[in-house]
Amino acid sequence: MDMDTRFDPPAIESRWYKSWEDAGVFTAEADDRRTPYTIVIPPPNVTGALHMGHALNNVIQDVYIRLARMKGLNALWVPGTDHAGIATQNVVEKDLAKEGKRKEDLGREAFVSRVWEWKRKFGHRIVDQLKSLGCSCDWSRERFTLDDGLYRAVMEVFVRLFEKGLVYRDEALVNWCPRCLTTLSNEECPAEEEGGSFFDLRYPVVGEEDRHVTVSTTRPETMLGDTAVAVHPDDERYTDLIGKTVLLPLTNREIPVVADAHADPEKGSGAVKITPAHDFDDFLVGKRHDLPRVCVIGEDGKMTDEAGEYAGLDRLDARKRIVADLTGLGLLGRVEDRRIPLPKCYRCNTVVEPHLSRQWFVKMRPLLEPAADAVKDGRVKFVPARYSKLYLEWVEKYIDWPISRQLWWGHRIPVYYCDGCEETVVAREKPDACPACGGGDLTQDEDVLDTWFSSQLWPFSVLGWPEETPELSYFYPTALMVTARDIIYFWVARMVMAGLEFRGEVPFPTVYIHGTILDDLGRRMSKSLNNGIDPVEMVSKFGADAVRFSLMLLVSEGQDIKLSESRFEMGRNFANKLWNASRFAIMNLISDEGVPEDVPDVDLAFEDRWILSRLNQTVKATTETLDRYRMADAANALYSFVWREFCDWYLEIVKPRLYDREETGTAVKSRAAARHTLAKTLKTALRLLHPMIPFVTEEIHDHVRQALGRSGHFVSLADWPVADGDYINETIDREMETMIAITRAIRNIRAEMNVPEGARLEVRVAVTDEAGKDLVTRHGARICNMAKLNSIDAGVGLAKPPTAAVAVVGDMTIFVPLGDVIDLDAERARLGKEAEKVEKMVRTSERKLANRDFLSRAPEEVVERERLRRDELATRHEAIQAQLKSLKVGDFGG
RNA sequence: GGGCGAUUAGCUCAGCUGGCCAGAGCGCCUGCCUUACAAGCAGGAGGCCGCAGGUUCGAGUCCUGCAUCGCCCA
Repeated sequence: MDMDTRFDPPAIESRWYKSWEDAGVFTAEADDRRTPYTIVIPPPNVTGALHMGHALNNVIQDVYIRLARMKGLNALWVPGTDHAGIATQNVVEKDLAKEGKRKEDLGREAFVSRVWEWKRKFGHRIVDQLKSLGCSCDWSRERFTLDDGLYRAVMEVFVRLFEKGLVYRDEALVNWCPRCLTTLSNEECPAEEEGGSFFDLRYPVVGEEDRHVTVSTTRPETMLGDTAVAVHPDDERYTDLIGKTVLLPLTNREIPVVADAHADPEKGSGAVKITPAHDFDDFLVGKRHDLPRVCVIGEDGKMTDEAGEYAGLDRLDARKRIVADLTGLGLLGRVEDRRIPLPKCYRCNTVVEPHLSRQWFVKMRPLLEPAADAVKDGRVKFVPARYSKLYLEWVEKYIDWPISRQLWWGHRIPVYYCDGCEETVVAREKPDACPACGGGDLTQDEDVLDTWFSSQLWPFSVLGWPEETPELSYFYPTALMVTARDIIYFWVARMVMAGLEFRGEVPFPTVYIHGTILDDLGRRMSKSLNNGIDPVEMVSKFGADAVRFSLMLLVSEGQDIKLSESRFEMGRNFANKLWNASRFAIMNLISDEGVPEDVPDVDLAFEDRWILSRLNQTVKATTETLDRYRMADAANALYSFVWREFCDWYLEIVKPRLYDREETGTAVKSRAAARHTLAKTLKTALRLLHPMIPFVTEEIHDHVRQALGRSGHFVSLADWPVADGDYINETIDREMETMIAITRAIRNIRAEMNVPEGARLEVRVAVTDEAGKDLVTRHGARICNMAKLNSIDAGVGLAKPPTAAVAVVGDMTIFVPLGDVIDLDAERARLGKEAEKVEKMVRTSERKLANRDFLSRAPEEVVERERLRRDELATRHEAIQAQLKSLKVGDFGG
């Protein structure tokens, strides 16, 4: 036995991870005789570094995959990473910038191979970090969204959707990041509120001296691109203006006043400027009225030639100039400070511009309708359930998805334009010649696809689709998707959609949404605040098990988690406690007498039966709570079983039996039963804990195995325990509770009355019947051991010995003789406080029972329970009162 | 503006279909280096369950309103 008094995680973690991998514990093969259980990892970005959100996300997955493995299911966890178009391209562009180069200097092909090179060198960091957490992924099946197989899947999907008419190209407004120079979907540019201004601009009405129309905007620079002013058709203030024109200031353009319901008479002046090329609503108004689209802000965020004298200015500089110039002309009205929601690029935080361009779109309605149904009819369930509402809220908007991205890193759109005849060819592979004119000059579309276009296929593309591989038919659909709520739109909805469209089956029946990890002040962890807690650092400081178990103690039903470093002490302390309890157990299991696999029930001592009863209840509770995705409940049940029951009571009670050296038949049997129970409880607890804390349980399991001189498997491959109802015994549980209560009462007196540590007391208990006497007698030795007594005697109506402190437990009155050391005032205060507390409870209970309505309307069992409670409390109260009285009369000295 | 969530011990949080004395971890106080563990052991203090109504025999739990904080959507 070589176990340190402190559990030292680094010493064992990498060793066990390697053993598991070498033994193929994590790999799974299609096998029709077994039931599959599949999880696909939400692929982290290749450029990413593990943060706490990842840690939580992946630990949850690992708990479920390890649980499934132990339950005997064919468990497969497919790992992998996402090529993360913009993010990865940005990283490599930054590298290039250090060499003073731009990607254009290299050209597309060289740049892309440079990104691949970067990926080969650094793209595995996050994967290695997952290993340090103990994640049991099947690394032989690791995938990357840009690898060959997945590339084929993406091409296949694009072509199929195109052929179905669900992919189309159109000139439209898209969100445009002027820094990344690419299109973004709505989801990729969430709005952040910022301080800004709301400007009133006055446009002179043509042909009417001194008449102006006032319009309002937060982006005055867009006025240069206005092509109309709209008023509501029913707005009488402006009826006469409809059809007339206003002069657009700072330009020489006259623009019409049009009637459109988009103008809200309630808001501002009721008239709105219309800028079809720079505003989503205005784009639609422009379409209705066939207005020209004047583009005044370019791709780079600078004003275009259309902006006249403002051309070349950055959009924000132009704004300042325009405001100043309008002021000079007396055409600027009120300026109001206001909070303005600004959409920002989720990759670089630059303010995104609506930008007019030709883009590829996916027509979403036909695809999303089945995806909505799947959630409505319960084929896909969210945990917590409320998230299905959030999902449907987005899905049922049916907004078409702009999928082209103006990047070089990604799946290049499989569309080819014939230079000869302008034919557009959509094909899985580049055609040799134009099918229309036979010409050989085909140019592929420059753009790549949104990264999410490939991630939506992840649950089946990683299994080999579009090939009908054995893996695909066996492991799909997956069993569980674990993710964060901000990814519900981006990804979950699209996976459901793609799964239904291309596999005819939902990709998973359950989506577990966990909360967000926040700092101790409740703020999101971010680089700019520098308030992040690095999971890798925590693992090296506290151990992977500590990090995992702490997280499991903290995850409650989708609530956000406020985290600070000190939280990991919970897990560390628990792992250490388990370690030391096991150390103790193992020391005592090593014996020439051996540890019997089984012992006759009659040989089991009371405490053996009790811990086995509690053990089996814990098996049940752990299994049930995990099955309901209540990890914190499971972690708590295990924590209190191991620490509060097994360590605090069982181990302490069983010590004398283990230490006993007697050779009589009973002593030998008793030791055997103790060792048996100890080993069985420990081994079962290790299994229950293994999915949450794999390393320390594997290490201890190994020591146990050696101590027992048995060969065997990993605990990772052990069977998940099944509760044996025969061991669950509520009578024993209750009796143990009484025994504990008596012990605690005595300990309490010892502490409160300052009884010296070494003093061995002789306790007497007045009981009301033979059953009580019997109970105290049977547990006498245990109580003496646990409360450090010389003896404990019980008798019906036993009189109080002189100079004794008193405690009342149920209907028993416990006398702890203290001799001269007794402090009468302290004893009076102690009992008085107790009496007061009990009296209050008696009164509450009596008030209830005095209520006729309660008696007639509450269920009989509730009333009965209340009566019992009242009687118990009353007895206790009387007993305490009696003792208190005797103290006051002063007959204490006896 | 709409939706969702939160508000329980000094802190962080459990408390599920209303009914045993409202719990845990940390922190705090007292005493212990007791041969598994001081990352520990034993004992203890600490709660108008955000506020106001309502339903009910009975509300931390259900309903309504309000307040504060957070997230999402527009």
